[in-house]
Amino acid sequence: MTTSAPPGNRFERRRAATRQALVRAARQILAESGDTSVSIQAIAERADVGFGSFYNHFESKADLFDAAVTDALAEYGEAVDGHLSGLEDPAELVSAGVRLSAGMAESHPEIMEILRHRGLGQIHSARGLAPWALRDLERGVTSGRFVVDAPAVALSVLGGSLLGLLQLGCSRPDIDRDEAAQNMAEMLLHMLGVPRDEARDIARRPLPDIR
Amino acid sequence: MTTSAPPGNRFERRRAATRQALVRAARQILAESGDTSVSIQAIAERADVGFGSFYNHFESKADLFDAAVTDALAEYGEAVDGHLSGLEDPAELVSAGVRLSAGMAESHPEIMEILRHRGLGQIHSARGLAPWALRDLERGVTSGRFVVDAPAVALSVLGGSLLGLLQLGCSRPDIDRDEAAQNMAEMLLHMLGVPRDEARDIARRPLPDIR
DNA sequence: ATTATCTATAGATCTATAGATAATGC
DNA sequence: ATTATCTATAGATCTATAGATAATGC
Repeated sequence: MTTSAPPGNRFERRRAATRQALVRAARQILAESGDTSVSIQAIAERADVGFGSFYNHFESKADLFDAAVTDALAEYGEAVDGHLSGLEDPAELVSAGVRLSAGMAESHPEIMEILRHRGLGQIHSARGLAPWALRDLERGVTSGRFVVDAPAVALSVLGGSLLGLLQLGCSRPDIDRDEAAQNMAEMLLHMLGVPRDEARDIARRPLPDIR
Repeated sequence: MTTSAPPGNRFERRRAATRQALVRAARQILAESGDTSVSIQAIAERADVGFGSFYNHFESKADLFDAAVTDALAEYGEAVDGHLSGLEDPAELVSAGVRLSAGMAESHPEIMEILRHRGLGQIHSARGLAPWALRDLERGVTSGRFVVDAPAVALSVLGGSLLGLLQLGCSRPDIDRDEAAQNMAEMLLHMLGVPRDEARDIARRPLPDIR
């Protein structure tokens, strides 16, 4: 998320730091309550930034919160991407993608709470993971691994299911999230055309280690 | 939604009408923008109700919008329920439930926009359709129609997928919604253990006529 | 007599901006 | 000299309530 030495001169770095402080505050708020009716004043205070500075970077609250969602989504993409980079089989990619994302509810709660609140609108967005997921789905189809008529519909199922799983972990704190994620991965793989036994096997394989 | 002669004396009916006007205004706002930062004053104006009356019925904006979501959800439940009442086979119930809901995006846009914005939090709620859906899933399992390890996880997939489909219709207005819904129903039935050919057949059956 | 609605308003809060201050580039 | 941040504030808006008005029950 933060590279150690951002580019630009000291001016640009200070400016970027102020902007980032605002985005980080917005992310916290999105994750904690999802309530964006908080005042700009309160946001600036939380960011420890002068009130007027807000308008140096954003035109409105909605503008800031959009940037915060984009920021969290990018971080999510990088994290998932880093973990999945070794995998080739589309079935393994889908399974690991679902299970890693579920695991991130614990390791990266802020990001996943933001996705739970705002993720639905990103499922089919050209930013975010949609293009990658679509590409993997289509690769699975051409290789014969998957049987899917409409990749966009399958993407709706995968993305929506993941949000449903995040919500399940939130509504029912008692259930075992890893187990639920394995279950879901198995169901989704079977849906995509992987034989049930193989789907179960893949969904229970050890994950690539978490960074 | 509105029975022609609500109970109670004229006082209670007038009171109920005022409350309903506020709820209807809140529903419109939720459906149009989903932005709940609108002022109470603006809500009262839209409801054509005196500003102070708001506080006779609700303690806060959040309180009103919660009531509006509950109201829309109940109406959704009634509509779906009415259409599915003739069906017995759990597989047909799942398929028709998905396809009818997708169709309601056109016939009942306000309700479905509200669900798109607020539905995720209702997937596992004891209000709403969750109990019914869970019961149908479990009936399908005991009758051997479905193969499902964790009904709550399956419910997450069904509910999340439906929201993903609503979102798809919204992000890609060009695609054929009915066809997408048939596709999704087929995929979900297969996931639940229905053989693919049969799943396709069921997902393409004519729906019970829309009221 | 009772109850709900409506109007008016006080006080609080919020937004957007103007002007002063501080930091950096050249 | 330039640029961003910070402080202060004017004006707008919003919330919650108090008191007046209208409708109904008995």
